[in-house]
Amino acid sequence: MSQRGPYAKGVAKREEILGRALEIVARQGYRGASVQVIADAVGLSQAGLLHYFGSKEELFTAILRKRDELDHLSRAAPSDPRDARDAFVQVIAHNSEVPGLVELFSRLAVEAADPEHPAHAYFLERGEVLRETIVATLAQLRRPPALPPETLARIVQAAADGLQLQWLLDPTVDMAATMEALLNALAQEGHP
Amino acid sequence: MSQRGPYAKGVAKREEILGRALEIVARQGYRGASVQVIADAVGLSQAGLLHYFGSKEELFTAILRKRDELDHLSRAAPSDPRDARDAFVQVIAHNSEVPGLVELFSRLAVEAADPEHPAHAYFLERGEVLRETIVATLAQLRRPPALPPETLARIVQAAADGLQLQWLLDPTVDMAATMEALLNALAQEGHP
DNA sequence: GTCTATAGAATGATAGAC
DNA sequence: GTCTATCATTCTATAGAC
Repeated sequence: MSQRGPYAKGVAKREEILGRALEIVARQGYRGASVQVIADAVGLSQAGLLHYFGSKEELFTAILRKRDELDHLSRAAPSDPRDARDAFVQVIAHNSEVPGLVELFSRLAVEAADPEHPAHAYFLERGEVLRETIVATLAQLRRPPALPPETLARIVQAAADGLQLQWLLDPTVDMAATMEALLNALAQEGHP
Repeated sequence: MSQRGPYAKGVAKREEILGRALEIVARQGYRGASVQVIADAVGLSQAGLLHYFGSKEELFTAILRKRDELDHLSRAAPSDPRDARDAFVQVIAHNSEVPGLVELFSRLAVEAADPEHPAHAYFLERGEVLRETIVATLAQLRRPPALPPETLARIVQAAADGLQLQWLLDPTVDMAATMEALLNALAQEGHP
């Protein structure tokens, strides 16, 4: 399980730090999440923490990548369309438990508009993978689509991101239920 | 046209400032839009500008309100559903011309999650009005809805906000065309 | 690898003169 | 109402010792 070669220990420690940082951000929120705060939480000095990540922006980008990994978002989606839908909805439902991560994600999504931002590539890649998964899932439904699959995928992604903004503003919004309703409607599309 | 009573001049000047600030933010972007930068652009000192708005957060909230006003978003939507749809799509199309405002909107949407933030009420109200308009428009279609109108309205709003994030990240994304496709699909819902 | 200390900068807000 | 000047924070990044 342990990695070989140079940096093996460094990599392991880095992962350990990320795991803890993830929990902190999830609970305490990104609000004013300075490098100092994260450093305290993981038991390092500010400089000690930056030693592993180089900059604040890279640190928070790494946190988002780690989150995707833990959410199994890097795995292939289930082959059955209903299972894929359920998995997607469950990830969204779980997001309700980690407001700080939703806030971090949404905030970086805006800041990463700058091509120079370390998270720029992350968001581009993540969006592409997500939409490809959605397109593949829709293809398995073999239903006459009212819209091009790529367009539908973009809309589903947009709905997921937009629901997060609504939920951050008003936590009574049920992101998962709303998304499930949308996906069910899409699956029945053209079959009233 | 001119207002009477106390503050009349102050209000007018405030509006004038907002109009210019709006143009600046629209073009130059919100990136690093400090109070100082806006102040320079409108021909005031930093302190002079804050005299009218009290704080940075209130200034930027006022800019968003002014934008809605200029976009006629405070007006009632056209009674014909197709006209309402077209008006909505046109606002979105226009947004492509003002990236800085889209960035400002998206950024404040996250920060306003905090109930103490001056823009919190703005986003709550704006969302409610928008969704009510969508619900009212959908009702005029008199079609059997696959989803509760409130849910659909939430999804349309979410899609609009989410598409902005995608577009900020990748300006080749066509927000207006995607939204139009969604709205057309909704209008045909249950009528393949 | 980790810490202490500090540089260095940016910015929002306020006091007070005019 | 507007400006100048200044305060007061906050935070990232780096240098250098251990």
